[in-house]
Amino acid sequence: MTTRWLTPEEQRAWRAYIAASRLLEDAIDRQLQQDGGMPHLFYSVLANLSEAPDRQLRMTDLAETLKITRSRLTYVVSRLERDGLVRRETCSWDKRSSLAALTDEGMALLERTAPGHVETVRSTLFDRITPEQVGQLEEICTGIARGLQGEDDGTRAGAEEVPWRRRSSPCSGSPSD
Amino acid sequence: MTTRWLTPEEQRAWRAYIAASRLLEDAIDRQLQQDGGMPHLFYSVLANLSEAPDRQLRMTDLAETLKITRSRLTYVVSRLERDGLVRRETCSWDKRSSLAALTDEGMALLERTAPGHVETVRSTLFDRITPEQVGQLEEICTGIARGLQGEDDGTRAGAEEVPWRRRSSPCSGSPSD
DNA sequence: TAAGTTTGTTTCAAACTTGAACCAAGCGGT
DNA sequence: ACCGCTTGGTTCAAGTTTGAAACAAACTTA
Repeated sequence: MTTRWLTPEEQRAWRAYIAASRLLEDAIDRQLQQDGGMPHLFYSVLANLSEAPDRQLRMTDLAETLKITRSRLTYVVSRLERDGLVRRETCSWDKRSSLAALTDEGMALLERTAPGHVETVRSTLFDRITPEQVGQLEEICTGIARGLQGEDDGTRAGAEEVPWRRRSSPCSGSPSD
Repeated sequence: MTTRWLTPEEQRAWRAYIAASRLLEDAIDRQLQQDGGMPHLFYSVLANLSEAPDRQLRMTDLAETLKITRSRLTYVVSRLERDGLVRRETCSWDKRSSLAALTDEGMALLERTAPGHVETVRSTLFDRITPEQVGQLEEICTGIARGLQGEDDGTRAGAEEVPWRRRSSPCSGSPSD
């Protein structure tokens, strides 16, 4: 088939998206690196752990929700562990798995860092778009994500998982990745 | 001020955005790496050069439009140069600058790679959203980008630049970053 | 015109990411 | 129990990114 090139509108949207995502990640990373001494992804790991039951998650599950490779997560967790923010624990019911658990120190850093991070997300993103656009953004993104995740397996079995009871976020206003 | 945490809607939008952008970049990168042997950013450099007057641009200008650091661009261009896809040229009217110029080989690779890339952008993004959402996405992203670029200087002088005449894209249906 | 400053780019080391290869523990037959 | 397959994680080397420092060519101004 003769390539269906992007229309001018699509082209503009695509380029605007690339630019925005690059600038946004840079801004978030810069702030987090400055005030928390860590890149965005590291913060996300802490944030996700803080909301998990017992503040711990299996490596694979964490990688899955963060949309990153297990290999990448291994690195990040090792790094966080080295700094005492996370602890690895063995999984009792599946000897293959290992759990990443948020330490008190990690939780403390997260709580100390969250306000500045959220403020940045606000000033760079939400202050710039209307409430209506917030909804549009969510719809667009969930649509894209739905189409992309697990496209390798097709049988999207719908998260069944372990029936863990969800706790309320320990960070009154959750740290938001 | 007591942190204004994200509302549930904002939270959902933010997380959906993070997920989507991560998945999208991964998909794009994977395809480009497979079929073109290079990551997305490298492709973008070639694409941008292909549309520039004489298929060449100053490093700084290129970095600016790509929203990346000069240092990062230096690396990318060195890499592309090593593979004969780009050539560095000295700038006649400003001895400090150096120009990155697309070689014929680079242009050929771009033309060979563009269809697959565009197809991927289409199937991962545009096939998943409505025409209306394309417009919404563009508006949202340009808004974010506008707020973010050059926030360091405040005096956004509005691109004055050299009055170069723009050529029409050499790739009939442009390669779209 | 000689400082002193700004602008354009590169360099370098440290940090991060990728993907393929590897190991170990579960699982499903036989 | 044994074999082969899948799943959960890590390792390792090669590739990429970051940020600070170094240079060099303009520009400014006394």
